[in-house]
Amino acid sequence: MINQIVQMASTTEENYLKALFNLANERGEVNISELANQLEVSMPTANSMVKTLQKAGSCIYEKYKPVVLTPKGKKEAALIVRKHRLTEMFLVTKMGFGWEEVHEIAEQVEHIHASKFFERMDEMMGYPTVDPHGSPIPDKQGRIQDLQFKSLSEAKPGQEVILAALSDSSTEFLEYLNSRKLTLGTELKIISKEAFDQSIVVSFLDSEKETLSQKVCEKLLVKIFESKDSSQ
Amino acid sequence: MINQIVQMASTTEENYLKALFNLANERGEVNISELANQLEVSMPTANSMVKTLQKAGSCIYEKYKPVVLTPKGKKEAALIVRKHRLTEMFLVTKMGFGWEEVHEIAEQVEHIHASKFFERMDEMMGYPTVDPHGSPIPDKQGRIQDLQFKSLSEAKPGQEVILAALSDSSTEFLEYLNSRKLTLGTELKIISKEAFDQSIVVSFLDSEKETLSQKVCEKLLVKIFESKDSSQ
DNA sequence: GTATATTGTTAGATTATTCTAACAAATTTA
DNA sequence: TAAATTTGTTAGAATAATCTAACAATATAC
Ligand SMILES: [Mn+2]
Ligand SMILES: [Mn+2]
Ligand SMILES: [Mn+2]
Ligand SMILES: [Mn+2]
Repeated sequence: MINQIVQMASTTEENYLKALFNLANERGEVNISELANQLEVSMPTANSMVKTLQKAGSCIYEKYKPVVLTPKGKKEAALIVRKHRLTEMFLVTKMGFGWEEVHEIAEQVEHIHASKFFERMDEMMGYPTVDPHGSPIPDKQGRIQDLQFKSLSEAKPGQEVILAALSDSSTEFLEYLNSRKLTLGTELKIISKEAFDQSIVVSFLDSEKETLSQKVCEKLLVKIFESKDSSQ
Repeated sequence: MINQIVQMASTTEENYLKALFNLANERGEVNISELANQLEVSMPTANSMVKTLQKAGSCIYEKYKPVVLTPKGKKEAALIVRKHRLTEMFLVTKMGFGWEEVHEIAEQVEHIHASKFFERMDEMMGYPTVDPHGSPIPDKQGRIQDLQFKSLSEAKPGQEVILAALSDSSTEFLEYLNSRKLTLGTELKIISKEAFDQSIVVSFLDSEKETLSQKVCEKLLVKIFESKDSSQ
């Protein structure tokens, strides 16, 4: 057969591919229950879709084994993530949305099939490399760079860091950060760390001073750019 | 039953609603074969979807009779058209697309459920009332104004007109207009009209002179803004 | 190491959207 | 008006995406 047309992935399939991609990056192996949980479908539904994706050559799956994306599936997923993150960045930088408002919209816009639309966004923004939450934007070939930030919970008193990304971009967490005026790029100086509960006192924006719980610190990814005292 | 949730129209249903709305505006009555033809589906498919839309309260349908949108269906359709036309205008005025490139993208973007996204577009553009092809943009209540332009084929020699809208926005026609540098807002002076084939010679942009076939003239909607000689 | 809990699978059903085939109604042509 | 054409309907089937119920395999806890 010469004229076999390769069917485009449906919106549903695209969401599964993206979920597999994101879960694999966050947790390593992806099993059916995690996938079902992430997409809020039943396990039989996830099971059945994984078989469909395997038939399409996007993943490998053996009964009772974790699901693994093929290079093809990984690229498909990365290109959807690219559209998602370009959209989020466009909404924030060109349309005035807050970083807590853009995920839901991008969840829909990422399924638009119009490469010129996203190329134009990219061009208008000057080819950004990260989204509004600090996550890297895959390139047109689906390659994604590993930014290797440290969690703020690993920082030591005396160190100065820059808030570079988040490991949680939920609306609730973003709204918490808004209420503290914590934005990406903020310089934080670690004043002290409480041994009992691992909470950290930081100063930032010249005068402000805040106590951040361990829960929060874990979700803040930072670049450690200067160390005045790393003895403790 | 107090807690009956009213299901949102699917993308498919939205496309049917829009087709019914557009066909009704262009041709008056809408029958199943026109609808099927417009959406490139079989007649049984269109027939079945019309029954579905009736169950949802969006249209009225009796066997062998034309399909009629209810006020509810008309509003639903108009709000999708609003999203479509706002998107087209945004793509042209804010993202640098040509008027011949935007329809296909808008056909997808119109199905995004995020009112703030479209409100923001609207605001950024200063609340435009027409799309890049001169078609009116329905307001937030789904009301649409009737602009009542005349076709250029009705204009008489000596008259001066402004190109205000198109009754055909196909890529092919738009590319034809591009090749002639005919854009909305262009002032045209009707030099003469050939009785044999109804073609019209116009002058515009100071020096240019063009012969436009009847076929083209019919698709050009104009505002007649001055009449130096309407005797013929 | 058995019992319990969790995870995964299969089977079978449902809803949405589409098709083709066959037939019926309505309209147009002759 | 009768024949031919077009338009519309019904029936029946297919595919995609989902579910619940029942059972099976794997992992965890005691
Ligand atoms: Mn996101
Ligand atoms: Mn999505
Ligand atoms: Mn359009
Ligand atoms: Mn559409």
